[in-house]
Amino acid sequence: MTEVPARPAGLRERKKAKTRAAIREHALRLFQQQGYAATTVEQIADAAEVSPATFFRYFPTKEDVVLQDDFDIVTLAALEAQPPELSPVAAFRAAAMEAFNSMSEDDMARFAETTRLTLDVPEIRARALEELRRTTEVIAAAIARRTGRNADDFAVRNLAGAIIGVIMSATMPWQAEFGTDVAEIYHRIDQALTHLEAGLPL
Amino acid sequence: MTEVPARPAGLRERKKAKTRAAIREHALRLFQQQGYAATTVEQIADAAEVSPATFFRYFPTKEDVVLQDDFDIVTLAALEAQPPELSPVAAFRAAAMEAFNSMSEDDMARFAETTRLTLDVPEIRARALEELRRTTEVIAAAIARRTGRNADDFAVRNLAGAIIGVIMSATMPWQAEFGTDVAEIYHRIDQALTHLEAGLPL
DNA sequence: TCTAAATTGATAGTGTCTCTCGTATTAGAG
DNA sequence: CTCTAATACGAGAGACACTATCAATTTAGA
Repeated sequence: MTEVPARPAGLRERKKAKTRAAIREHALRLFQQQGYAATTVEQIADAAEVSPATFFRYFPTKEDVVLQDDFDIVTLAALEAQPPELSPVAAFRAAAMEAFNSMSEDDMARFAETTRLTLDVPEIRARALEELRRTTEVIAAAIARRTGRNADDFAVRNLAGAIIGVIMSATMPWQAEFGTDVAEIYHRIDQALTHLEAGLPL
Repeated sequence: MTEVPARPAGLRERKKAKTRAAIREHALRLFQQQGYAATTVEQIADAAEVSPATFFRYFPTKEDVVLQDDFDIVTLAALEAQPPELSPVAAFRAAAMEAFNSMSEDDMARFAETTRLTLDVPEIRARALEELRRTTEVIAAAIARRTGRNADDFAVRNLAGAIIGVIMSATMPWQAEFGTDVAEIYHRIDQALTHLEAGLPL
């Protein structure tokens, strides 16, 4: 799912993609070996054989190396394809399942690692809110499209907020549960959406 | 509501509280005058007449000067006092109203300023997720207490997540709405909770 | 092949935040 | 009131993320 569109046209584009992949790969490896904070940008740049300045040309911050979430893009694409008779939450739940099932082994591994870092490292966990906000907007837009409403509609936005909220509560580490298993994370998200669909009964 | 318990015992404690207040006051003033990023810790320290090192003794990061939210503490206290026959969401809504009404002029002003900064400055907005997570846990605990359930209960946590989610969607800046008015923010939160209470109908 | 644009590295910063150590201030006991 | 043990403070050095500039190299397209 992270793959580039087969033939990225020019040689220049392919080189850029390769550089980007190399930086991310070495960064994730170093994070895993030494920890996030203990790894400097200079080390990553050295390992990827670029200059530190180049690192920042590809990733605006050190955190952004981790915060590449193609998953929501795939989910949103699947959401568009869901039958219109499904309720928004049900459609979203089905789309999330499809997205999970479409992941390759490599995707799973990378997803597991980035998820672990997102939950573990405070700096990255903080940045995740930005992603959540962005994702909320996209979900709201998708719901609006499905229901023929305006994306600015208060009810639509509120529903999108609730969806993100329950996913967040299901994903964030509560106690010391180190559930980094991708399948388990998906299961928790599924449960949360099912519960929301039922009206959040206690 | 930010006031210290009348008599903070020793002279040393009072001095510390005064230093802390001075730092925060000058910091917020400078942020308002020059903007957040344009204000350095050194300037704040100079204005508060302490050394930069001392600044970091009181606030672990520059962002933490803004992220002092006594509001949720007051809300939670009010939540405990709500009659048990109210549903969790209704009780929370009533508690939020009480908390807003109990704020003094100074509290309102400071709350407005910190809210503005929280919404405007990316760095602070990012850090807010940590606060949200913490708040979610506290809300879950309160709901659990009200309903005689366990705080680890999945349904309880999920409901707390939904509450935080709709508040987030109602509070976060969507378009270019600069609604920093405290009363308006409260109104949006109230609307969101009402909508959640009704089952999020479209 | 030639030219313009894009990518890169090198360098020199700025600012947040940490650590250490010597000094000064306070709390509590005698 | 005095002495002593904590505790807060300032000063300085330094690590590291990140920015800006400029020259050199590489590529795209004619």
